Amino acid sequence: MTTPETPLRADARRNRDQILVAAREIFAERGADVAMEEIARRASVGVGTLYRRFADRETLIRAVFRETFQVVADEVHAALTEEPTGWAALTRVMRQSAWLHVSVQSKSPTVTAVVRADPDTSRLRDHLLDMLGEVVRRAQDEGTLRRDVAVGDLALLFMSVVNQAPSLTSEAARLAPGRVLAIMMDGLRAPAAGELPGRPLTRVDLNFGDRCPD
Amino acid sequence: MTTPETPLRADARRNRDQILVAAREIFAERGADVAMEEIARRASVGVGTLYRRFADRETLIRAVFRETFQVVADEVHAALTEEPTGWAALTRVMRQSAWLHVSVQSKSPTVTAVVRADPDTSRLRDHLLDMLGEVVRRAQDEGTLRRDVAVGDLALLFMSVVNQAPSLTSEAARLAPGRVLAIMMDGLRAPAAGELPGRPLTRVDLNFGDRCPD
Amino acid sequence: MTTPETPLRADARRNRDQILVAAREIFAERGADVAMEEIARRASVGVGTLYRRFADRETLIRAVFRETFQVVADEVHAALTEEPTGWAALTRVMRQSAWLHVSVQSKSPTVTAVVRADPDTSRLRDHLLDMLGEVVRRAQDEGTLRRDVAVGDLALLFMSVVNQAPSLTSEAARLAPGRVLAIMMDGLRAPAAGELPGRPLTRVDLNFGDRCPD
Amino acid sequence: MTTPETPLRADARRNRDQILVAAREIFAERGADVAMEEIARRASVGVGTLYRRFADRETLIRAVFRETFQVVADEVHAALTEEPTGWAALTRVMRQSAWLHVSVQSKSPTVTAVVRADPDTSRLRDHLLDMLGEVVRRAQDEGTLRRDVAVGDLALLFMSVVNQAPSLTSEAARLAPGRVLAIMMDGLRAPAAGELPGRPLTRVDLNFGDRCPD
DNA sequence: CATGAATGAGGCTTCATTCAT
DNA sequence: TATGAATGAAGCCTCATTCAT
Repeated sequence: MTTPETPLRADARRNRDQILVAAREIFAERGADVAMEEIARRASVGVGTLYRRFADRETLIRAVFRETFQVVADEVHAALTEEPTGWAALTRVMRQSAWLHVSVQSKSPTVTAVVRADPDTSRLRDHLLDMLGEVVRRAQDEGTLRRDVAVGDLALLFMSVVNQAPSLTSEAARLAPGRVLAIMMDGLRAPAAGELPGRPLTRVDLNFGDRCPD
Repeated sequence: MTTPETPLRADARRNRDQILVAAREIFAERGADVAMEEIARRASVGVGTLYRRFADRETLIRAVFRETFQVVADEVHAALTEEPTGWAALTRVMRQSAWLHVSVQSKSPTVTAVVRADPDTSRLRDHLLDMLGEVVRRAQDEGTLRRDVAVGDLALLFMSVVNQAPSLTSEAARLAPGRVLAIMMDGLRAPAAGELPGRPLTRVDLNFGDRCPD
Repeated sequence: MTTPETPLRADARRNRDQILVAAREIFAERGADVAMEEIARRASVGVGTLYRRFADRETLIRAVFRETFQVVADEVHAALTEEPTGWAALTRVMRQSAWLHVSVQSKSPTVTAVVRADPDTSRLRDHLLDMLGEVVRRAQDEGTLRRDVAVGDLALLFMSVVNQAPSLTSEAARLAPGRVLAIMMDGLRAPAAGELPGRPLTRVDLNFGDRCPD
Repeated sequence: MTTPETPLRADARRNRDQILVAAREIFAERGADVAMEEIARRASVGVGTLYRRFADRETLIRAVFRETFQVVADEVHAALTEEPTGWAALTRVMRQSAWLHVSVQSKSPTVTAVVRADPDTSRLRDHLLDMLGEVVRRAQDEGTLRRDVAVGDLALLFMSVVNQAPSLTSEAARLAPGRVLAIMMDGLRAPAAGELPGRPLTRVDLNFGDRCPD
């Protein structure tokens, strides 16, 4: 069910890709509750074709999110192996958050439920958190990241950057993520100015459910 | 239009309030596209009652947002007059962001459009930005806030704190905003560790439309 | 149920009358499907009062129609006894049709059903047809009314005059019924120019149901 | 707007036609306020199909009325060119009124407003009145139609014939229009028995609004 | 009694999904 | 296989009727 039975014909393949692109764009712009017909229109196919490729809305959402998580996971992996310092890796990872726009943007119960229920996405998410944990450890070991944060805190910040204000000018929309991110990174740098309230947040606090047994 | 012609009967008043509370809660939890009937159910009234008080979904959204903005504006005003330093005022203001949860949470085009089109809310929002600008000025004058940010940046951060992750455990949900906020405040403190990319973002960048002519 | 148990108090009586007047006006203008609240508003009472006087919409419709039929019946009776010739009586009767405006205007199934099912109105209607038949007989006996028509034909014409065009100017609205009526009367005069197609229509053709057994 | 962009698929075309037929029938029987679902049921389609073809009730009403007016206009045109005398043409025109049943039957404000606002229908109506005026002129010139009537009077009579009594037996329903019409025609014949009250009614009196500028 | 608030069933319209062409 | 038409369930809103003040 996860791996296609037969490789798609060339034109079918193209349709499938167009649909995924269209869906990601629209989900990002207007949330996951758009009419299926609009997605089809943007992908320049009929609804029928959309449904031939993706059994229903859930399946489509799942497909979009898997792709997205995969891209981010790849980038985080690259950051982990290529960057010389933990801090550099962390910065690079956080920058990836923009990619997750789509995933977090749509906080509708639909999306949350669908993504949570999908073992493929869950596995990827767990893997992402593992890698992020590794980055955090390295950065704290090398003394560049304040010690009173944990992987859960970073994940939260990561998700915060994602949420664009609804109505920025296009120039501001381009600048905003970088600035918000830079301010956050300054706030994360060791030595810290003050002590954070509460306690470091771990992956358990994110409450994504148990690790995927798969 | 803001002041009702006749004071509502006691029971009607109570219903109206319950509806607003229910609507705010549900909007915050699940966005502004919930079924009207659910709002009514949560407020323990029939749909008919809901519609007697609020002509349609738009009117209800407007009412919720006006109330919210008013509460925040009052608090910001208090911070401005009561806090001894600009930094203290800024901290207190940012803490208020939790209240705005509802307003930014719902990024649906519906909400954006409705709120933008409402002169009452627009006026309040402009006033809020005026006051926030005053806080920024004071904090920069006293040397506690880094100089490479402007009111637009602060507004963006303010809105970022608002977006809760979808699935935190209840303890984490309680701790998270305080921690994210503290990290951001550390990142905002002068002297800054590094230079921010781009340029300070102003109220113009927020693109809320022209100041309300009123 | 037909005769009120106790004579109404003066103010209650006034309310009841205002409601009937308002209902007749609105039924005439816009049909019998108007919102009950509008009728109440036009009568300057609350809906509650309306419902205290008339158990539901049906009851109100019945009351309006009874009154109307009574007025018409009285006038027809007067015509029958006061006018010197059958032709004069017929002309005077036809002129009354304007009063029935309300009854025929609303051809909604609601109205038809309600009026048909009401024995009081049925009795009045039967009585009306009896009297109209008498007028027809007299006019044909005196040789002023063409002989190839019967009471059913006259009833049909009577009802035709009633239907105002939807959008006349106010002057035209004033003139129209008189003119249409006059043309019809000219067409009814004996000796007739030609023979009418079909056969004279009787009260049976009107299909109002059997005579009310009451 | 009048001509569809693409010719409809065969089955779609059939559905569209069934819907128009069903709508016309039901409008004629019970007015234009029937539940859309009933129209769909009578046309043997789902509501969804109805709405795919006609965006809303207004659009459907417009479509029905355009068709009707077109049929009548064609017939009037035929009468004008084919009939040897003005009187014959007038008789034939008046007989067409049965077709307009639907248009005048529904005197609901909805219908009046919709039809008035539609430029297509307005244009047809103007054209109809032009042709009717021509018939009147010819008949008066040849001395068969009384001279104290004008096009407005004829339009009023035309509309009067249309309104069927609510409950005739089926035989009577078949005979009634012909008889009413014949009586009216006898009343219209020159030389007239008496003088009509008021003054001839013109198209201005019908108050349909200014001529369509198109 | 009069009032106007509350209720919920019912009609309108949209859209996810299925199916004929 | 691609298309777009058809279906009907579900959400919005109105209004007849009931009930608390």
